[in-house]
Amino acid sequence: MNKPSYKNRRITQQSLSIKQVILGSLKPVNSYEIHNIFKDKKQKIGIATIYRTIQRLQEEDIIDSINFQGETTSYYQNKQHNQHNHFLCADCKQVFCLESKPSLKDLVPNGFQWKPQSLTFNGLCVGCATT
Amino acid sequence: MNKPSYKNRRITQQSLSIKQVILGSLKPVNSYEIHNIFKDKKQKIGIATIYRTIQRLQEEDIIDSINFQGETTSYYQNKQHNQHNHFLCADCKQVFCLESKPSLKDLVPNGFQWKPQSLTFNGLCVGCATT
DNA sequence: TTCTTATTGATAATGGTTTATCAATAAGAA
DNA sequence: TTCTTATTGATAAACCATTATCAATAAGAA
Repeated sequence: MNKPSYKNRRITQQSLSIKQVILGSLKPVNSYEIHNIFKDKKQKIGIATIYRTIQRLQEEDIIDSINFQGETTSYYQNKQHNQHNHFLCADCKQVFCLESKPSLKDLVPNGFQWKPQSLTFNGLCVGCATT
Repeated sequence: MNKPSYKNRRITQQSLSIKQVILGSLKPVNSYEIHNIFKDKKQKIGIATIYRTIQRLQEEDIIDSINFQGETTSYYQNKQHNQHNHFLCADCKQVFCLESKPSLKDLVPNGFQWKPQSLTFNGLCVGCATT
């Protein structure tokens, strides 16, 4: 992939929109979902541009990626000083970013070294649990 | 994929060996790893047979699958009444099956319904943490 | 406003996992 | 032991996410 120097980077409507979508999403989104969001908005952004922008945002540590069971790679805002966990609903498959920061450190067995990182819970979300 | 009736299923050396490998493994294994294990044993089993057997074992609820970050699908024994968590080493990428069953139920936010299932911790395993 | 060149979009190509095909083999019932 | 047919192995093909290509476009410096 051709990669121009960081200095001469240009801010475009497309890359701005893609960045907004990822940072504004309540849950991690994958390339396919991002692509569809713009289709719905009748705003045409090529899939290649989405991948290029994702790569940029990752290089700049603005977004991070995560893989959920059976799903393709999703992207979300990299809040370095705001580590958070996820909740994957087994029903609607939605992923929620959790605000609480439970201390899971003590749950790791002796000898294993805990490394703070995101964690995925599985279950039913509020919407699905009450219906 | 051609699927003969369940009744007339035949037990073969290959499917038996593959089943043993998955059930006997300390960690979830993927198709590539299973294939390599037989290569090392100088026992030739085609990759297609491995996929066919995996599908069978899944249909029979003998094994379950899991996806780890950036890795391809892995398979492990489905111990329905012996739920356990996993520990993914950030260094050697090995996955360990944890024996302890910490009560994570209370860590799930209000409104969300906890559904006991496997959980993946991230960090450094015993081997990597001490070197 | 002009002009250089980074970025875009369409799409072909790539790469890796999984599945289909089919002749040869072998499980296991009779 | 014979015989039907499920299973195998080799490999071609399908599939799908991601990347490369390249002419056209547009950001933004001068």
